[in-house]
Amino acid sequence: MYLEERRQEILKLVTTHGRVSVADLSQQFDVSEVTIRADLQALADRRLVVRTYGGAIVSNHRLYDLSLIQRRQQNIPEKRRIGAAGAARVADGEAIFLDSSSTALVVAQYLKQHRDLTVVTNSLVVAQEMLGLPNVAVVMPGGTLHHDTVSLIDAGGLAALEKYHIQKGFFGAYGLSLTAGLTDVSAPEVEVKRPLVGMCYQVIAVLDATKWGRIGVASFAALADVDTIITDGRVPEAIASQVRQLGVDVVVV
Amino acid sequence: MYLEERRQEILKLVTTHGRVSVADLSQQFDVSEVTIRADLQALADRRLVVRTYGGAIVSNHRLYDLSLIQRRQQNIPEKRRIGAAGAARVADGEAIFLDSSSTALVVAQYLKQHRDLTVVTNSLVVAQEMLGLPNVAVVMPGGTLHHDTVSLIDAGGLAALEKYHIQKGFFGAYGLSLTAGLTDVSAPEVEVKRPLVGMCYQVIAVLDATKWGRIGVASFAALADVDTIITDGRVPEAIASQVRQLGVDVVVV
DNA sequence: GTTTTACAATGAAAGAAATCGAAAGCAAAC
DNA sequence: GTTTGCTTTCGATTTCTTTCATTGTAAAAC
Repeated sequence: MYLEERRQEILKLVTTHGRVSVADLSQQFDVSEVTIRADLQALADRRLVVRTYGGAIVSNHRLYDLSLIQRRQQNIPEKRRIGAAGAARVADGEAIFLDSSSTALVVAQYLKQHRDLTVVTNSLVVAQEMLGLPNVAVVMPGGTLHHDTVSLIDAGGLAALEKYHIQKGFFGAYGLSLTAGLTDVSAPEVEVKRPLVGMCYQVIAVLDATKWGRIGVASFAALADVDTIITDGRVPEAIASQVRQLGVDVVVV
Repeated sequence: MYLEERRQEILKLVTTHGRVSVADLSQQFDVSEVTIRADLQALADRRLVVRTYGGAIVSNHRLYDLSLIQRRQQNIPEKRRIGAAGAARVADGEAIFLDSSSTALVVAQYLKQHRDLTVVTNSLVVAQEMLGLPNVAVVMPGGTLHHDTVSLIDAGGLAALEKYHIQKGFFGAYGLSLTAGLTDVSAPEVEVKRPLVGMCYQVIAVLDATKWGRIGVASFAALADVDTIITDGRVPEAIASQVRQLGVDVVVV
């Protein structure tokens, strides 16, 4: 019996039986426990099973993934202040856009008190965050799921959003610079953001101070397109005033 | 029982029962209270429960996907068999559609070993389930988020799916009857499913035996449109053969 | 409002089982 | 004959769990 065959068999046992033990498998396949452990490790690396101490169980559980996605965005205090300030600028009844950045997600988390909102987003995490709220309509463009950002890209469906009057759009970014404007590291993500910048009456960039001066791989908005930048106090006043001279409202929280 | 299993069980108890006590859990799982405290601490660290003096209560953080998790637990053995049988009919490289039913979600869970799939779905839960899999492309139509089913409806974005050749579509339903065909209880959900039935080369209905003979508020497919029905053994043979005479392949697992 | 009192939580230590790392064995392929 | 990939052996280490003594806590009794 070849290694791959054995691993397929083990996988089948785990999914049918729900759980397996290293000792049992070792006996059953007549190999050492060390070998079984390597097999389970390999299967666990591919997320096909969940390794436990002494065996493995089926990897049905979304609990881990879910908490991971949310934990990925460390709610550092700066981000929370930026998010709160962003949400404070949203009025009841408005339609807004939130992108798939972690900062926009924080804005979403501060929208719980609002009423009759329409939230346009390409982020599955934002959409899920709005799930509990009864008076919030969530609109998503169609597209292909981008695994890294858990968002829809490549969207032919953007045209369907034309009918909405989106008052404010909240955009995170990888970097902000005088010459390149707002930039991101994911090219397809930019393809979604760029047209949306044009569709929002007000473009609000939400980014912490570490993003200033950085340039990503592709631009999705020039600073002239940006109405407001919400950022935290660690941004150098010199650069901030330069940006202000371009007509951008720089809000420091 | 492994540590991870015990913690998953505890989490399930907390979410279903609302509250748990260290003493009860200690008895129930036959481990010391110190161990239970460590479990609750671990779950609380992940924000999955809220620790209290003497026990733990549900975390409102996770309230929204509770309904889904619970719906998924019903009919588990039957649904698992149906899901496995459905997934077995999918070949590597195919494009398939999965709707927002809990049975289609089970199909999704059994697709982990497939390669190079394209999964079209309007269900956020299905999309999220496919997140970990590197060689699966997930395509979603645009639309408005329906809170009950956690899916996108009202989709003007369906036209964008025309370019895909969807080999097989897996549809759950509220009911199946000779006269009304496949029916659902949510009218807007039906608006999405009906055109998709036309877009799939093969229509596969996945429903457990309790659905037979029931009629929902709106039809999305006549039995003539259905190629295959995967169901479980509790369906009366008399009705099954009637359906078979309409040219539908009724698979009992 | 203070004091009991019963229970809960914590820390340290210890034992059993499982895991890991490194070196070595063993077979098939070149 | 050497290389390559898989497997095993064998200490050393880690993980999980329990026990027990100590500290902390909530609420009833005064």
